[in-house]
Order: sequence, then C-alpha cells, then structure tokens
Amino acid sequence: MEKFIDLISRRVSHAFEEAGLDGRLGKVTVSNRPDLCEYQCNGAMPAAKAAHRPPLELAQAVAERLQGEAMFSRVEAVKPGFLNLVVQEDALRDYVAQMAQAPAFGVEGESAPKTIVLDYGGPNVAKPLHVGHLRSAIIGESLKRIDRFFGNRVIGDIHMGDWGLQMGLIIEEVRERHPELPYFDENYTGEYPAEAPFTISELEEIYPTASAKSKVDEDFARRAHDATYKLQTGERGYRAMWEHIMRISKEDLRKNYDNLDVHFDVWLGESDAQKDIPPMLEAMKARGIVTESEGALVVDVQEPTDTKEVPPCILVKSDGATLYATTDLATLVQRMRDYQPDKVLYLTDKRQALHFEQVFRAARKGGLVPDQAELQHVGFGTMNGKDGKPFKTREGGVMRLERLIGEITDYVRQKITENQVVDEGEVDQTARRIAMAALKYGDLSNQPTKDYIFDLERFAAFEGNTGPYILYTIVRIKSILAKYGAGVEPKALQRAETKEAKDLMLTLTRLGESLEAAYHDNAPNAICAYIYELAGAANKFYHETRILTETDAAKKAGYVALMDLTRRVLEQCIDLLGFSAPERM
RNA sequence: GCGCCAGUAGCUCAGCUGGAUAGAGCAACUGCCUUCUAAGCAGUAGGUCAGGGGUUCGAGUCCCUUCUGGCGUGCCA
Repeated sequence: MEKFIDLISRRVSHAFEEAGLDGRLGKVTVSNRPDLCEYQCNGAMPAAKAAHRPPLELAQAVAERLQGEAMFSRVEAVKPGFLNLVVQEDALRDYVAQMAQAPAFGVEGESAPKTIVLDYGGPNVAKPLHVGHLRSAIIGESLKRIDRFFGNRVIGDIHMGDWGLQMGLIIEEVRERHPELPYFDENYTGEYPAEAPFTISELEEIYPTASAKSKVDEDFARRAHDATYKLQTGERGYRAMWEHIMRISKEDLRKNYDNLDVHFDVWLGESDAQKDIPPMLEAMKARGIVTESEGALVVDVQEPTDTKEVPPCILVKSDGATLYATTDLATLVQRMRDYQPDKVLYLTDKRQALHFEQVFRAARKGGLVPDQAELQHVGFGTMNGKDGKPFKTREGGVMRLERLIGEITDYVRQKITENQVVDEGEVDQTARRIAMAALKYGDLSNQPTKDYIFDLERFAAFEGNTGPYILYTIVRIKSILAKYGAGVEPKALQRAETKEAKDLMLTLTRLGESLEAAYHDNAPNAICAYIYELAGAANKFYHETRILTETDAAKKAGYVALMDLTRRVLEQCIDLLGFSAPERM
C-alpha cells in the first residue's frame, strides 16, 4: 500500500506541477503546528527563489488547484508561504480500514529481498553474561526481526568468543589447580573423562581469577599465551579440555538467551573459523598484499584519501598466533561460502569501529567478498549507571545479566501483586513479560550509537515513556475487546467524529514510515518513538470515548474496530522490539 | 598529536532532507475515579539549544572556530 503521506504528497506535487513549479517541492510533512493543520508543505518558499515570485503567491496558486480535492477538507496558503492541509475524514477512514485488512497493515516489504548475516550477541564462553552483552542481544534481536519483517532472509549468528587468549587463561588456571589431570599429561593416550572437571559456576570464577593473575604475573601470562598456542595447534589434551568448557558454557548461554527471548539461528564461534584461516591467508598472500612488519604478517589498509592514520590489519602475530582480525576474516570466508549473503552486519560495541574498518578493507583488498556484498558495522554505546560511568553493582562489581533481570522482575512482581489484578498463577509469567518490556524498551528507545544511563526505577516505572506504559495501553484495549464479546469487523470502522479519534487514525497511518525508518537506519528507537505516540493517542481516545456503553451499534462497532487495529499495530511493533504483552497487568 | 562521537528544561532523552511558538517523560504544583484497568487523562511552571563567528528570506539542524566530556589510535577482544 502506498504510504498515506506519500499519497498526500503525490496530490500536492501534482498541484505544484499544474502551477508550473517543480513537483519535487510538493513533498508534505507532518505539521509541526498541530493547532493550525495536520500536514504541511514548505515547497513554495524554495520555489519562490527559482521563480522570482513571492512565496505566498505561489502557495496560493497551489492551494487553488487543491480545492475540491477529495483527500482534503481544508487547504490554505498562509503567511510566508506555508501550505496547510487538513485531511478529509472519509478519505482517512477508507485508508485506515484498508490498512486494517491488508497483510502487514499494508507496509510493503523489500522489493528485492536480501540475505543478511547478522552477527550479534558475541558472548565469551566461560564468562558470565553481563550487562555489556545486553545491548548486543537486545538490539540485535530487534534488528533481526525488523529485517525479517521486510521480507529478508536473516541468519542470526551468535559468534561466540571461544578461541582467543581467554581459553588459554582458563586452561592454564585449571592446570595450576589440578596439574594431575590427564589433559596436561603429554604422554597420556587414553580417553579423557566424559565429565568436565568443573561446573559452570566454577568456570565463571576461574576466568576472572586467571585474567587478573595474568596482569600481575608475567610468567603466568606467558604460560597462558603458550596454552592458547597449544590449543590452536591442536594439542589433544587441551582440545579435550576446550570441549568441556564449550559444552558447559553453551548450555548456560542458551538458558540465559532464552530467558531474554533472544534466539540465534546458528551457534558458531571463532573456533569454527579456524579451518578457513590457512586458505584465507594463502589467498591474501597470493594477492601480494601481505607484508611482514615487526615480525607480524599484516595487510596495509591505509588509503590515500584517509584523513586519519589507519594501522595495518594484523593477520598473524609475531609469535605465530592468530587473533581477532584473522578470525573475522576467516569467518567472512565461511559466511560467503555457506550463505552467499548480500550483507553482513556486525553489531558490537562502537569502540570496535576501527577494527571493523580494518577488517572490511583487508577483506576487500584480499577479494574475500564480492564487490556487491555489503559489510556494515553497527556500533552501540555503553550502558552506564546513574553516575554516568559504566554500569556496576552496588558493590562495584560487574553486574551479571541474570541478576539484573532478577532485580527488575522482583520489582515488577511486587507492584503487580499490590494491584491484585493478576491471578496468582499468572504473576510470574506476567512479571517476566513486564520486566522484559521495561528492560528492552529502556534500551531500544535510545539511539543505538549513544551511551545511555540505565536506571531501574525509571525503566520499570509504570508511567511515562516506558515499556510498561505501552503494555498497559495494550492491556486496556484487550480488556475492552474481551468485554465486547462479538467479533471485530475492520470494515465497521467509522469516520472520525472527534479530535481524539482522528488523531488516533492519523497516527495509525504513520506506521509504515516509522518501520521503514527503523529498517533503513538500523534504529529500533524509531519504533519506540512511534508506539509511544500511538499509545498516547490511544489513551486519549480511550479517555474521551465511552466505547462499551455506546448505544448506537454501528458507532460501537466502529470504535471497537479502531481499538482492535490499534492493539494489533502495537503488538506488531513490540514484537519487532522483542517483547510481548500479557492479558492483564 | 591525529581521528571519531557527544554537549538541548533540575534529571533522562526526542527533534526526519534547515522552515511558522524547540518537544516528551521524570521530578514539582493543580484538577479528574459510584461509569470500559487512575500503571490513565487534562493543566501550570521550567530553555542565552556549551561559547563565538559565518552561510540565507529563515539555523538546535549546514560551514569555520573555541571550550568541555567520552572513546579510539599495530601484535586484547
């Protein structure tokens, strides 16, 4: 379906042309003066420059040609040269009714659907998920759903950090604690135990201990590097130890991501790219772009047009080990081979921007990706505490994701228990849903690239621009629909007779633009802004209109149809954000 | 040093390709529940859009510059 605003713009553009002006200037925007009109066009002012005529005169000429146009109930040229438009109620009703019956509310999908690999999540195995992983998971999940909504094939890859120095650190630490284990006996040839020599909670304690130790104990750090190298070169016992770590970690990760309603299509990681590293390196070398520098193998990615210094992309360290960039390049090879994506999108902390710039350039230079394949890095900002510094627990430690979710859920549970609207059996499920809405909306309503301040009391507050407010709006509507009893008939929609009804309908027509903005800019915050506005319009309408006690059956059915469409749009939008509404709250 | 990002109400944030009186929410104050969930709605108050130049009919938005803060800048990820 053509977007409502495009429909209007097309009419106005046509009038511009009839008046002998550039039709492109007929672009219409939502009015920034709702007291004067609903839509406005500013095109007469730039047109005046070219035509050497007063802008008001041109605006009047265009307005005259729009008189009697069925789309508008009022068109007027005003002051400097604005064109003010008021939409005709029947035209609006027809459009909204059509929306209600169209698949996907008439929002058009991608004309040429793409295959997109979305690299998000990026947890490190053996390390508990903390708030730093939250953004990647939440934003990534939403982008995945948005891209799919527009008809694309999206492959969400968790891309675990399961191969770097961290693994060496863990292995070395385990060895210090249990040197007697067979994994460390080079002469051991038997089968290794099926059971891991540690549990997930022990594992989660081992890594930070080892990491801290490596910073003060040079010898330990050297041995950890050594262990990393041995693992990477296939030492049998180290490999077996690694398998244990992986199995236990993945199980735990899956549980945590399930809790967040974040679901990956493939669970690959850095280790899966290892077999593609040698051929990738050969391909790069064959291109003659690999040089030796300070003992390392690098690709020079500086370009003459750069205004900044771009350090070379290091493929192999001077000690012979590979690193982040190597793995990312090999992963790109694997992705191109397995999925032939039109686009690979990486979602990480924005501080990694330079790294991806280097990797992308090296990949292009090395011919690892076809020219038409797009490589994009979306960097997001840090989640800070109320003090503006990276989020910490009250004790000053790193806040684990499980604990964060637990705290929000408890806060919400207490609130709904006090309200006593929710049946006891539903309390847990409802509390979880509201907590998710609070957490995800709180994150997604910010621009991804910006740092933001996480404030539990504010996000889980049930008033204002929050997830719970959106859910509450949906729940109120659901309650009416349930009491209405009869089925909802979209065609029953009536022309708006109040300002509130018209505002609600006008807001509904803006769905397409909002979703497109979110899609094109990788900006779920556009959806948040939209549903906040829509929920506001819905609540105003709800407040001003007695729906169930309306005696005119046609009117009543019309109100219900409007409420139901609003509910469906809101639920569609929150699904794209990654959460859902309960029946009662 | 160089590069990137940010600086809008007491706090947290919007502000689309420059357009008519810079918008929300929270906090403060005031109204509205015998009527569909008051987790709501209506209203009051709160701003030199970091500072200074410029571009133009018009600048929070574009250009230059200064200040402040954050981040990045070859063998971590």
